[in-house]
Amino acid sequence: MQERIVVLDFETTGLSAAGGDRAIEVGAVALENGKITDKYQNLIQPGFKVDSFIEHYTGITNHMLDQAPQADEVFPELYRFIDGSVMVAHNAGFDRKFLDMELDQLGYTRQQPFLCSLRIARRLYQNAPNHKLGTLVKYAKVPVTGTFHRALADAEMTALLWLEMMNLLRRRYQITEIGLHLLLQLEKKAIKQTDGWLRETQSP
DNA sequence: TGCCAGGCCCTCTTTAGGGCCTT
Repeated sequence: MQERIVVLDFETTGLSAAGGDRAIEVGAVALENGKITDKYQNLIQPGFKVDSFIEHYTGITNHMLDQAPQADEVFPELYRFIDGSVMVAHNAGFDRKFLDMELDQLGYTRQQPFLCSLRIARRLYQNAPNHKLGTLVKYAKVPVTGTFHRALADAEMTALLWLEMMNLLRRRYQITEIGLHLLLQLEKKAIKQTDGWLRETQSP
């Protein structure tokens, strides 16, 4: 893809943006011409204490969050970082909701499309044991760049997995032009029909 | 009172149910 892509990952206080959960850390990685060209990371003070499960799951403690900047400092920066980029996240529906909710509270609106590395991975790695990020990193032999369940490390590994999947489309299916339209079609394709469809789609 | 996420995807399906993924 020619476009700038930003791979995004949030750590949050829980699973439900609509139910009052908030982002506590953001990691974002910019991809241009198949390479990582920029990174953004910040902790975010949620305005309440996170429970012990989240402290253990992420390694982000209440003490760390007490000293973190608030959403109205972080999200305008993030908005500028993602401006004009196609978004990617692993299980994109999750991160998209938190991003849109936090931006909306500050009067910003996201315009750009959001692609899901989980949906693409389910179609390209049909024999993987499962499609969790950690499993796919191992399965696709992507380098581990940090601690899982920290936002920047997860965003970086998702970005490297994304590049590996784009390489797979080129290698396995000889698709040279991987544009937004193709990826949106791929996401919507039934999993079992994907392989045949991609073989028919390969560039002449 | 009792519940507590939600959307995708498969299948023993579509008048439904349950597993997967994200924190």
